[in-house]
Amino acid sequence: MKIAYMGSGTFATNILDKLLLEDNIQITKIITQPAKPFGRKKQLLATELKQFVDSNNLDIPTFECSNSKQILEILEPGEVEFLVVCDYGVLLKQAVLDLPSKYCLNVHGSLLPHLRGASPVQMTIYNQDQLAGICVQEMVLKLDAGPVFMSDSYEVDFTETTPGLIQKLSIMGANILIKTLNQILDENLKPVEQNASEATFCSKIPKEMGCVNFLEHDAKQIFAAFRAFISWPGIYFTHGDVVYKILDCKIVSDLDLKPGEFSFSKKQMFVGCLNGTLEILKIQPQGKKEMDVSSFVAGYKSRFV
RNA sequence: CGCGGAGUAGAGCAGUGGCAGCUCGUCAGGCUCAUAACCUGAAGGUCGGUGGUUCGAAUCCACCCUCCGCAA
Repeated sequence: MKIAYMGSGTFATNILDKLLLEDNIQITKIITQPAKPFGRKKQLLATELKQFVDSNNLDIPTFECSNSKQILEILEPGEVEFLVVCDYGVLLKQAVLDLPSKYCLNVHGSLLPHLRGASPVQMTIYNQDQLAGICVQEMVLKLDAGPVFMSDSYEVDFTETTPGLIQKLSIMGANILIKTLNQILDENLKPVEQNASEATFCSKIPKEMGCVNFLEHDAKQIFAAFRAFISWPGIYFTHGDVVYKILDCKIVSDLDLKPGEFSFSKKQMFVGCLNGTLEILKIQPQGKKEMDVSSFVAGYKSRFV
């Protein structure tokens, strides 16, 4: 079968990697987002999917498109049976959804209709959900509202991080995607409509969501935010007009502190939260390099007592 | 010309013109059943670089190098 593949990030890259191993699947074209300026020097950085294509010397035409119009110039109607979209980040117009002769499919990192939107995996962890999941849905104009062909779920524990969960879900997603594709062709598999009344939503994660306040949040919530936002945006707090990123932390149970109270030993740093206590293990003050907490205690302790 | 912080002992930080400091680490010794605890002592510096101002510069000026936060 002929497939055109659209995507950008880790999720899309992992799934593509698995699709390439299937003998009966022929990926004829890859579409990804244009390289965007990144970092302090605004260097252009290609998407992870594009880097994957280049570093593996894949012999598949790869295009960079930022909108539906550009996609329509690349793909002819009926040219492929499926258009598979993972982690692309742009709403597609109906004309694009109509391009494949069979279906336009999307692999989404939650159990739809829960967590429709841009950040399902992060929010699964942030919300401390017990069950993570993955769906293959038919794409419709309304975001992540299409009928579902197949899904799979995974029980998360309270130490799971976003990169770890993406890794697991993308492998599961690739498996059900391949099953879905084959069953549509062999058995004319039909999708099941979502129950729209149960839908929940998640948006792109703004930087401010990583701001933690020890007076207002539980240690569990902060630890969940840390695990959810570990690659972006990260979590941070302010103290005395200085921003501190928390780069590693854990919950401790044998120490009771008032909310917002800091406690230090020679090599350890603890902070009381609304409920519970957090130990900070790695930290980065604004304008400084990241440092382990024993270095931090040596130089910064005096600002916290 | 996007905005901003920073470079001082192995690490992290003070130090705004007059003898180079603090905490931690390291080493030696002591205390202790014992210790990441405590006590005593020691080693360890071209204050990022170059030039300038000055009787005198870590400190003021100019340029350069490097690291980082924000923004995108």
